[in-house]
Amino acid sequence: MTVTLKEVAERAGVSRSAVSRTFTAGASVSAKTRAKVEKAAAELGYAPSALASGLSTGRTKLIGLVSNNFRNPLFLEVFDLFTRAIQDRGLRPLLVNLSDGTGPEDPVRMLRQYSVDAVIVASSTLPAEFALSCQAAGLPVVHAFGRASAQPRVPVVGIDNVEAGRMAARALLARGYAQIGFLGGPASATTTQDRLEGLRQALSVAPGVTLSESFAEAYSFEAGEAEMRRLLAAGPLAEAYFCGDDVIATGALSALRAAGRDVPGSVGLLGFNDMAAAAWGLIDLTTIRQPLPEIIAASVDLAVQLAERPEQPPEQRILPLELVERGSLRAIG
Amino acid sequence: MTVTLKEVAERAGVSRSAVSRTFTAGASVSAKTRAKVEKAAAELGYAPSALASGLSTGRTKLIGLVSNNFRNPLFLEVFDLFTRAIQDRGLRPLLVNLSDGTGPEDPVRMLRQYSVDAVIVASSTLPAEFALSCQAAGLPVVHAFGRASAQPRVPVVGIDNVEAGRMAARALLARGYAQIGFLGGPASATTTQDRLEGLRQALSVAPGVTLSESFAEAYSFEAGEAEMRRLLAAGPLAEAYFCGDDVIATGALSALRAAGRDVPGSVGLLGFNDMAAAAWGLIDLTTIRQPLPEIIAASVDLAVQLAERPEQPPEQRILPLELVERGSLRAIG
DNA sequence: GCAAGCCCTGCAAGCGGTTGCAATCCCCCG
DNA sequence: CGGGGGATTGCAACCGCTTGCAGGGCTTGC
Repeated sequence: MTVTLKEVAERAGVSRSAVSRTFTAGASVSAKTRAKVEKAAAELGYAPSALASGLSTGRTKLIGLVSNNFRNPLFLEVFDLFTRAIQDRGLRPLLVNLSDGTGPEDPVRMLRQYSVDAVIVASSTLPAEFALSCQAAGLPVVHAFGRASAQPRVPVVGIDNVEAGRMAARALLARGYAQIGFLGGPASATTTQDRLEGLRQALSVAPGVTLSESFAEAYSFEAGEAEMRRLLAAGPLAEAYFCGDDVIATGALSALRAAGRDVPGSVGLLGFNDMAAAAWGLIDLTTIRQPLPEIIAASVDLAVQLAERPEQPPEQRILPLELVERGSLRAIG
Repeated sequence: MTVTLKEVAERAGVSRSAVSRTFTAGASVSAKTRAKVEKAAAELGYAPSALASGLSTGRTKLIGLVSNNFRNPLFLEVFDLFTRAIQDRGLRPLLVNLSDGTGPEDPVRMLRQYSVDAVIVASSTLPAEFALSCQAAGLPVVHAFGRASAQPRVPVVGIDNVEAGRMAARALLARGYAQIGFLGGPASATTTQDRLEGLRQALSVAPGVTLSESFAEAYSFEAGEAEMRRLLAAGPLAEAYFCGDDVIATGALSALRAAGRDVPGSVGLLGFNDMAAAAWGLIDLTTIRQPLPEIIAASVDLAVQLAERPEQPPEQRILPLELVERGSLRAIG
C-alpha cells in the first residue's frame, strides 16, 4: 500500500537521491528532473515518510503539546488556537494529557521517544518542574501560561499575574467599590498567590478600602459556587469580588442568583480569562482578558525558534491584559 | 544527547539485538542478559526511538485524532476522554484540527506520512467522506459520533439520532406539552435531519400535538440565541422546544430570559449532549445525554482492533441515550 | 556419557529517507 | 573549438531499531 522513494525513482528513471531532493526545499534539482519526479510521485500517490525523514534529519516536525487543563472551558479555545497555529507552520501537535496528575517522567520519556522538535507546556497550574524536566532531557520547551519570574529558567510566555491583581484593583476602585473580596482559586496555585499579591498591593494604598480573602478549592464552577455559598452563609458579603477565573465567577454568580442576590445590583463580580461563555447573555461577566491568540502565537514562534537554535537563554514574553466590560460590575464613576 | 541501542549494547557487553529484544515484549532473552541490559539502559537513560522502531515494524503507536469541533464545549470533554483513553492504551494522539473546513487531502496525506496506526474522526458534522478518504488511503479509521446507517461503509461509533428525536418526543409528551417546537442546528446537518425525523415520527402519532420547526445557523450559543429571538419576534412560541444541542439551548434560554420569559414556567427547553455547563445552576438544562465515556472507549477499542486486523467489515456501535432531568422542562404528569 | 532439542545470541539485511562526496553535465567565455 | 566552473546527479554510508536465520550453549532423556 505504501509507496516509497525507490518506486518513484524507478518510475521517474532517476536515482533515489533525486527524488529525495525534489521533496526537500532548497535542494539542487534541475527543472527537468523535478518535473519527471513530480509526475511519477503524483501518479503513484507518493507521500514521503515523516518517520524515515525524521530519523535521518533528526527533526520530526512534531510539537509536544502538554496540558493538564482539560476541564477548563478556556482550554478548548486554547487547544483550538494551538493546534491551528502549529498546523499552520507545517508542524503537528502530539498531545499529552496530564489531567490525572502523574509525574513528568513518563510523558517526558515518550516525548523523547518520538523526538518531538519542541515541547509546549500549556498550563498555569503545572509547576515549572515539568518544563525543567523536558529541558533536562534535552527537549526544547516553552511554558505557555507559565509564571513570570525575574530569573526564568525556562522560556515563558504568559501574563503578569501580579499586574492582573493590580488591574483588578484599579477596575474595582474606579467603580467605587470599597469593600472588596478576593474569591481566588486554590491558595496553593501560584496564579492565585500572584493575583492576590497584586490586589493587595494596589488596595493597600487606597484609603478606606477593605479586602477580604477566600479561596475556591479548584478552578471550577462547583468550587466557585460552593465557596460563594459559604460566604453567603458566613455573613455580610463584600461589595464586589475579584474571582479566580471566569468559571469560578460563574459558579459564584450561580450561588448569588440562587440566593436572590442581584449581580451587579447587590454584588459585583469580576472574572478572569474571558472564556467564550463569559460573553453569554446569561452570564455576561466583566472580566480581564488574557490575550490568547498572542500568547499562543508567541509560544509557537518561540518553540520553533528553540527547535532551530536550542542554546538560547530562556526568553520571557509577558503580554498585556485587557479589561472586558460587561454586565457584572456596576458602571464606572 | 540521544543515547542509542548501540551504546547500551556496548555498555552491557551484548549485541544490539539483545538490547532490542529486552525492550520488545515477548522476545526471547535470558534473565541474565535482560538484567545487564536493563542496568546499562537505566544508567544511560536510554529510551528506544519510536521513530526508528515505527519505521521497521510499521507500527507507530500513533493515533490520528481528527475533529472540526474545536468550538463546542462538549468537545473539551471529548478531547479529555479521548486523549486519556488513547494514552492509557500506550498510544499517542496526533491531533488534527479541521475547524477551518479544509478538504481531506492534506490531513490524510499527513496522517499517512506519520503512518499512524489508526485514525479516529471525532465529529458529527464532518461528512462520511472524510473517513472514507482515510480508508481509501489505507488508514484504519473509525468515525466517532458518526451517522448510523444500514450499510455502514466505515466503522461508526455513536448514537441513533432518529431515536434521539423520538426520545425527545416521548419526554415532551410525558410532560404534557402539546405545542412542540424544534429548534435544530443547521438544516444541512444530518444530525439535525435525523433528530427532526425521529421527533416527527413520534409526534405524528400523538393526537392533537403540533410541531413547529426552525433551525439555528450553527451549533453555537449565538445562533441559538438569534434564532430564539427571531421566534420571539415572529409570534407565539411553542410550549417547549427540543434544541439542537445544549449550546443552542443555552442561547435560546438566554434570549428567553432577556425577553422576560421564564423557563420552564413559560417555555420549556430540552437540550442535547449534556455538556458540563448544562449542569450549572444558571443554566440547569434538562437534556439528553450522549454516553461520552462509552462512545470514546468503544471508538478507541475499535481503532486498536482495526490497527491489528485492518480487513474487517465495518462495524457499527450504537450506544443508548439517557434523559437527564434538570430544570428546563416542567415536571412530569 | 552422548545425542536431541530448545533457548539464546549475534549477524546482517532491511525499514524509507538524507546527504557528503566525487563524477558528470552543460553552458559560457575567450 | 577548448577549457573552466557552477549546477546536477548518483553512490553509498548512515539515522536507530527489528527480525529471519543460523550457530552455539545448555538442558534433558536414556
